[in-house]
Amino acid sequence: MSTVKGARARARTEITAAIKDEARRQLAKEGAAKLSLRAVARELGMVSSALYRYFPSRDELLTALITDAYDSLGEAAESAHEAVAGAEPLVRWTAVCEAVRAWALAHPHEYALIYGSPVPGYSAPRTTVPAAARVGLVLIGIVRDAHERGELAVPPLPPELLGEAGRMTAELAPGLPSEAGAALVAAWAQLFGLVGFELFGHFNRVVEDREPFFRHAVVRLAHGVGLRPARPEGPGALTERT
Amino acid sequence: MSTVKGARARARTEITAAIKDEARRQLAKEGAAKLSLRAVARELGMVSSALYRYFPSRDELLTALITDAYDSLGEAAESAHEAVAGAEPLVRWTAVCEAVRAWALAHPHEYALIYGSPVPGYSAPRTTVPAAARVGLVLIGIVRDAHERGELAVPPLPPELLGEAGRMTAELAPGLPSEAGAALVAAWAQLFGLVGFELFGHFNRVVEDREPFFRHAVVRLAHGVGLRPARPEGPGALTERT
DNA sequence: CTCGAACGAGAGCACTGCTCTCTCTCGCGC
DNA sequence: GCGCGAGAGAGAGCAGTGCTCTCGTTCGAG
Repeated sequence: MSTVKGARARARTEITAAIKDEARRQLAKEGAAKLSLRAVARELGMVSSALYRYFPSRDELLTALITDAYDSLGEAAESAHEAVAGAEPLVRWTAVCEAVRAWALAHPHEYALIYGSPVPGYSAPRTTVPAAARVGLVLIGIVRDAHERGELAVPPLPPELLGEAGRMTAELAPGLPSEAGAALVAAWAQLFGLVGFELFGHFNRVVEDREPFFRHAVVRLAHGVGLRPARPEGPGALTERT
Repeated sequence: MSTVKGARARARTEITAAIKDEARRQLAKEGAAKLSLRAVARELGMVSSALYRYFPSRDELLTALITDAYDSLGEAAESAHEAVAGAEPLVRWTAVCEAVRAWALAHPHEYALIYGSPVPGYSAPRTTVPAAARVGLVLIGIVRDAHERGELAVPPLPPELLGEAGRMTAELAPGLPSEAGAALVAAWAQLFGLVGFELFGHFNRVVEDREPFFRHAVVRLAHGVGLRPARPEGPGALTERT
């Protein structure tokens, strides 16, 4: 139903897309702080006021870019996951995590937009939620699959966390052992801590050889949510007991 | 030598401090994006150009605030550590981590300034390094102490990470087992991942009861660097085998 | 005591987001 | 087939920004 529409509506969506494209280009080049509506309009050969027919404010444009960025990252994670669909859970977990890192390194300013400091007044609107959830859903899917194979061994939780963990699991990952929700959310936040620290320069002069460092950290995160290698594959590589 | 100085120099440092104070006030109220040199000057009863006698640019002012924020956070961590100086390493570890979280929740915009997206062109100047290192040094100290007590059990590393881990340990925490450096850096990044996610709203509608969640996650981080409870103190609270 | 350095004021430049008004044109409903 | 209104773009303008430059004044080190 959205394919057939008047020429006017078609032009509108086309121009909207062109504006977002140019904005994304500026975002990638200079960062969110220097994204200027006037510059976008200038580049598109229109006057700045005309742009307000498409986006009611600069923040609104940024919000659109945020949603797109979440989707782009989510898609990267999902396709990385599909590329190793047959492998054991631990391998898929690291593949997805490395896809997240790779996307972040390739799109630093977009990553900063979604996982850095919140730009506008506060907290992005509800529309971004589904896009933002995609990476998390992939990780949950991996853990669920491991659970169904009977390979999941989630570490125990202290008693004061059991209630909250059960609630989180019921809401995010129903069917999994009740400790899994809390473990997953923690791993999720820690994953982005690792990526963010590398991207924002906190690893400068600290971590040099980042690829193996990240890879190992991510395996440890997997252990934290209960994923274990089905059988050791490398001599010692994935066999730490913790 | 810095105590006795001319009235002019005294006035200069006083005014510099007043500018930073007012800037910090605006930063806390509106965030870094809306920090305006003109508004600071206005509030101080001076004209904007006069402010350039003290800070050559807005970015320079922000850099000063960044250093101060690192110092403030570092001091919070250090004094939290001193407050539990006698306790066993695991307790001290969680105390410091919780101090970091508390500071972040109390100073969200300053936290965003130092651990959110880098604001200016890129990567803060060298002057911020010592201030930025303070939290890390406290954590390293705790681990070192555990090591000297013979209570440290750092999990093994995959072979391809041994070289880099040794280098990191030698540079950051000489004397510790060579795996410790990598484990510490990973825990450090993950700690700030947890704090940042909570602060930037990624836990909204996901984690409700955040205090015990954070506490447990931080205990897990401690396990990751090799800290174990000397003897179980609560019934099961800190006794997960990981 | 003097002269230069430090200081503050003010005007001004180029830029920003955003609003308002004006005109024109396109295409939908009749 | 046509008229008219909604949608689109242009332009001027407002309030604000960072930053520069010039110009008196004033303070204090030599």
